[in-house]
Amino acid sequence: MQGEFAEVYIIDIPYFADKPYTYYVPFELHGRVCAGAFVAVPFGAGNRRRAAVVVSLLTSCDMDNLKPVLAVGNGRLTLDEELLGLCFFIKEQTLCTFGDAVRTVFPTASLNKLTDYYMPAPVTEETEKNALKLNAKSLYIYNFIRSKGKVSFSRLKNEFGSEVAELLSALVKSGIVIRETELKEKNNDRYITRVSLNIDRVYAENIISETSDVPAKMRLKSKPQIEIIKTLLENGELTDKELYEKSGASAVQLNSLLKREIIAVEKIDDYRNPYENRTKRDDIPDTPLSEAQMRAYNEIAELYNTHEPKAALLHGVTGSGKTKVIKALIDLVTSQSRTVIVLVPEISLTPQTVDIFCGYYGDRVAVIHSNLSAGERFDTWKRIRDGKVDIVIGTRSAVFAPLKNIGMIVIDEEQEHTYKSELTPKYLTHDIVRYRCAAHNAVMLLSSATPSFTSYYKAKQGIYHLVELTERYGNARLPDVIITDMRTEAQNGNTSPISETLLETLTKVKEEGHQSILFLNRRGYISFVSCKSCGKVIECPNCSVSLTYHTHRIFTESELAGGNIGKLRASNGILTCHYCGYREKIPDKCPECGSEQLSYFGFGTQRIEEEVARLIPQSRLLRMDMDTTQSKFAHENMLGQFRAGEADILLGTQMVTKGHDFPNVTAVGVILADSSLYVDDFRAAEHTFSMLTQVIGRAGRGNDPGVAVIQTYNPESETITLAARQDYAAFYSKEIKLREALVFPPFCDIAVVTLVGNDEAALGLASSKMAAAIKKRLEGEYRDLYMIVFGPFEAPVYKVQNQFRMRSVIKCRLGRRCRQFFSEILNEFGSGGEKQVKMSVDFNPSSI
DNA sequence: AGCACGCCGACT
DNA sequence: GTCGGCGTGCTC
Repeated sequence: MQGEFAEVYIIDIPYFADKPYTYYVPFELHGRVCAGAFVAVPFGAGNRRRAAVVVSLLTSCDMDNLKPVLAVGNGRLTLDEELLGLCFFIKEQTLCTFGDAVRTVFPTASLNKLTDYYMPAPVTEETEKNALKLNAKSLYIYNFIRSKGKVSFSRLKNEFGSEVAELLSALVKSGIVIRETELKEKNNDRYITRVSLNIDRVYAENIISETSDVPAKMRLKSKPQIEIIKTLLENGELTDKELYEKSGASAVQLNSLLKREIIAVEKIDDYRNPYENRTKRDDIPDTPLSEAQMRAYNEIAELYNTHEPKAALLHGVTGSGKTKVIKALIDLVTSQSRTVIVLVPEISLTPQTVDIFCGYYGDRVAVIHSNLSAGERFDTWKRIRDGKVDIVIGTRSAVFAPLKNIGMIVIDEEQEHTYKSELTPKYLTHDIVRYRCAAHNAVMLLSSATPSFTSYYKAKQGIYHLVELTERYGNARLPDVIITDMRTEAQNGNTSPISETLLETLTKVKEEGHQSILFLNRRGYISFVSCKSCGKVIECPNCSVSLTYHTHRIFTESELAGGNIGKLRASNGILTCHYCGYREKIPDKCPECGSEQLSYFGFGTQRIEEEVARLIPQSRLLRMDMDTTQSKFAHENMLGQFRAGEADILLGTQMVTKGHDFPNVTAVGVILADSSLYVDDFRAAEHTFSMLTQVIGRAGRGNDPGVAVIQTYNPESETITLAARQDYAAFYSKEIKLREALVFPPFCDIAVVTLVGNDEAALGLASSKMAAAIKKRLEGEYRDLYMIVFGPFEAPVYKVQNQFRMRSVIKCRLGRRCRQFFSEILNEFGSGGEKQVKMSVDFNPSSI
């Protein structure tokens, strides 16, 4: 067949049906349907309208009886060739549907929406007969639709609940209700209307003056209109709102002048920009690069100047001034009219980085992160697409910024787990960066004090150019590190989670007028509550984890001394689940054996807050964890308070360890270094090393020397002693040998296949089927693939929110064929009718 | 995912 | 006899 045909991928389709479908393009849509366009097509036996993306156009097709493309989006929102290619890449890389990839690359607010509407069918004998047969509920719905004439699905859902969908389908089937689907263009566009005079000044003055020689009919009689012109003469250009306010006129008068072409209006896209208050500042010192920084800069600039795809790893100790090198590179790239993306692990944790770049470059920067509202996100996206900025800074989703002519993409703190998406598609940002740099002939720059082993290994192999910055910049030098043995502490009768050494340090720092940071991995007050007589740990009823005790307030010393601490705690706190948020009161007795003796174990940030208040009552403490930072700018506000010296001690979880630069901080304390060392993950040591290195790096960034106190039950652990010396090279060479011997990444890839379901029996059945499917292929068609399959076993946290989880961990070498293997397993499962059980695959998950 | 086709039990 | 249960299979 000849003509115009479109290959499309349907959005919102299960994985196994996610393939290109061909439609013919009706004549009236020729020229408007192009690759990357959003279209509506009839799909399936019921010919329901579905949203789809065109991936290519064909001029001939050997299939007949094709269905037509029904409608096409407005063309302002299409995927360009690069992003279209990127969607295919993401699908192949993460085994998601094409639609999932499109949603990730595109801000969802801009996606065209299909809305179902329901209306009564014309009344005939047939429909009347069918209407008589309706049950009460259906009749009620039918009458509701008749009374409204046309009702959207969401309206009906609000009115009757989600089970309305089934009833509606039945109504449509019997022919008494008609369903219509409309392709809605989301129009979140906001405009600023700028008004200016369309005639010269002299003429305008003549019009409004009563004594001029302008012919009477040209003279204005309307007072408000005269006011408009006067106001414009005084102010030049104004927005419509300003004009209304200053002149007292209204839209009618403005339109009247517009019709007579006395004034002109111009509509400009208005971009909501939550960072607009951070305009360019001149007070940021722009000191020249040090010699070492200059060397690093030159090495990377040389790569950039090849104008070929390149990758570099900038490995610099904490405080070596990596940001300055990056800034200089941004200047280089943007001076050649090319653009830059800077990725950071989490915006709220790195307000300083954002501040620095916004300060230097002002409105040339767009900031993207997950806290933006859909509207803000879309506006920022449009600002970028329209070429209003040449620098984008943001969290991992910013990697999809629709910039043209990208010259460099930076991944700051590249080892952070936030660069691996936990949601579908489960991509690793590095892979996306690699793809985009290849498409743009750009440089991929990874930056870290403690690179991930995967990246450092690649650098050592020569796949990435390794650039090292080995000295701290300026006056900053590494703090003295004291490792405290908590075992001897306990032997000496100190049962407090704060050692003598740490206490002395905190007290001394406070006396000197400096500040401290305390780091602890666990929020809450107490890790778990258990029964003294039967040992039962109180667990979440929905998840297989223990509940954490959170207190509503910190207890005073006299209260604690006053006897029944258990009662005090029970009446002032609550048990919560860190997985699903479940909350319950502390039971008076053990739910298992009825004993009234309950013990409290472990400690969290709240408990430390109480301890500090007891031990150093005169110090002001700021606790920063998930519980105290839920509001939008809470992080920034707390960090600002601390910087302003409104507190002596900043206590918190992960979030206090990130790249903040507090010149007045001279001491840091790690409450328990072991807590992340013995978790069930092959990267436990790597993460602990990285975390300790970062925390230690927080101290002594100003002119005063710093000290770091690390509390541990394993003072001889090499991970801890090497982190204390900030000796990444030694740690890497020790640990990489272990990885090689045990075959762990970077010497293999890890795929985790997870099955989730709420019916335990069905889940068990499904997992043995999965095991069989894997085995069958590895012994047959995929004999050439070398894999080591573990499981399926129950997941470490078997139950989350009443859903059970089984999984298989598979060591493999990811390549095209290996991905094909997993794709087939996924297909077989999706189509195999295991109703209750869902399967997903995650390649190299951030934690296992 | 939806939707149709198709093959078995409990009703007029 | 037929209405309707949901198992199986396809969607350009």
